[in-house]
Amino acid sequence: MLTEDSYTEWLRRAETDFLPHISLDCVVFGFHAGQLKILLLKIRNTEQLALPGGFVLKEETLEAAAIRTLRERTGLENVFLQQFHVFSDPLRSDPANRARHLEGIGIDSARAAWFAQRFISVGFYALVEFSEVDPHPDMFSATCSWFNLEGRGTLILDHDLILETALTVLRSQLNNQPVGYNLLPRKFTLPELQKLYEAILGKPLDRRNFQRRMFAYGILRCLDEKRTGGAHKAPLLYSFDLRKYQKALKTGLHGGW
Amino acid sequence: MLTEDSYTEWLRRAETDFLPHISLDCVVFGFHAGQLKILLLKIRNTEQLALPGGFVLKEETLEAAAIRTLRERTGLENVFLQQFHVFSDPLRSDPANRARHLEGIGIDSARAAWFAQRFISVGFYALVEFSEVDPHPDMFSATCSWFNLEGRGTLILDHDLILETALTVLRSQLNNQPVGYNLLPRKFTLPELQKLYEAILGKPLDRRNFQRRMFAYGILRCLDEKRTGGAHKAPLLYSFDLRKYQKALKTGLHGGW
DNA sequence: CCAAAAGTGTTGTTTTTACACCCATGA
DNA sequence: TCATGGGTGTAAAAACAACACTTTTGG
Repeated sequence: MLTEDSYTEWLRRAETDFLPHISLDCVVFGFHAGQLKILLLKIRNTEQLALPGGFVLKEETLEAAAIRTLRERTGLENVFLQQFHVFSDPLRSDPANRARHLEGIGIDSARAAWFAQRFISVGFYALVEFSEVDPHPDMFSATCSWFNLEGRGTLILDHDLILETALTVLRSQLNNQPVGYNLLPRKFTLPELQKLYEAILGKPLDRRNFQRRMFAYGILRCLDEKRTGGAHKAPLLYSFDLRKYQKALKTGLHGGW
Repeated sequence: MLTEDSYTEWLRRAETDFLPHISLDCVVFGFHAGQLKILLLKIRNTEQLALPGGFVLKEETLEAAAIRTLRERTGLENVFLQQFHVFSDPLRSDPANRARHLEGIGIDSARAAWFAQRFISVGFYALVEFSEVDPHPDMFSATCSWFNLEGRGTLILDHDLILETALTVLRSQLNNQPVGYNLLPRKFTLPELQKLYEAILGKPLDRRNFQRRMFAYGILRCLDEKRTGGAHKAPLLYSFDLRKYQKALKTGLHGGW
């Protein structure tokens, strides 16, 4: 629960525990109901949206810091994540905005030394399985929840830029990272996998060509099961053959989308 | 010229001018005589090799810091560079090694506070035209010079890792960055361009297929000139049509190598 | 039985690969 | 004139793009 004391305690510890000037922001991608989703925080006492972020302990790698941050935000222990860019514009949070944000969440300038710093932020993207996430807001947020990528509204600071950059990178790495494996549940249907690709690429794909290609990669294992319950023909369930997926990614899945 | 005073002065200013804990390292690629080259520093009073690196001023972007650093090391004003990874292992310079390095260059521990910090280093790769570089060592180095990528010897700290990572990234971005444009002089022959590609990829390419593909991209302008002086048939000179090159890169040059 | 989505093959086109001979130049 | 590297075309194979009908399911 949020109290004056917990702020003060956190701020006191921040200065002793964290490296100054360095932060990280996480673009957490999920996939649900045919839509790409991202996990966003709503800042207390404002309607402003922000990416989940954090700071780096004095003897911790950036990756460990990101994993720690995402464990707090999602409850997940093993998150797939990749750093993708460092955002270092000294004006990425300009002093005027910064003051507004701090006041909005009830931090007066006397206690705000930690947040008054310039931060160079390392952007990470994470791929998580939507249904396994248990969103928890951080100390400065009222809520932590999923938003559709489209129509999500505007984010604070340069977080829109960070998000756009993450999406561009995700697209470009579709053939080099186990994107499907990390965003889908263990069992999934081919149409679901295709919708995931379409959501990431932002364009429709041909069903038959898509399936042929996926089969050609040899990374799918067809299960002896169908997804019933839809009002239509029951699609077959598949899972990834992780061994072969990893192996195929070493050279990169061939072909453009 | 290096003096005790200049060390002391530099170290004093470092603490006031630079952000703590953040550094950058540059992998500067050049191309000459059919070989990929990298620019390395030889540390004073040792035979150890290091990547050119630097620190970030308090109101400067990382990119500006890298450009500033490379201006000092190469004399170039406009360097093509890209950040590619952040190296944040707390043990990337372990305290034992660190002490040795500092002693090697004549810094006693009392003055070494700046270098005794943990640094998180942002890796940049730069593509420069070999013949335009005028290498200048930094304060801690005896020499700054070109080395062949192969047989270069071992670098300090995690600089071998940084270099290998840069090379991997460079390979992966061959179709998305104006690599040829930045590594070759304005006029070049097709066999030179091909050797560049072969050097980056580390494998031979078919001459005819290479040329067909380059022409198909439509990024080359054939000049009305030949390179004479070789003991053989004089090859035609080309230059890049930068407009079309940039345009072609927007979607990425298609096809794998 | 109907609506909606799933499954499946073929064909034409483009891209990629493999490969060999003649030409120009300086020594 | 010879050795060396530069320039050029074709054919076979592979990858890709476009496209339509039948099947299954729940309502």
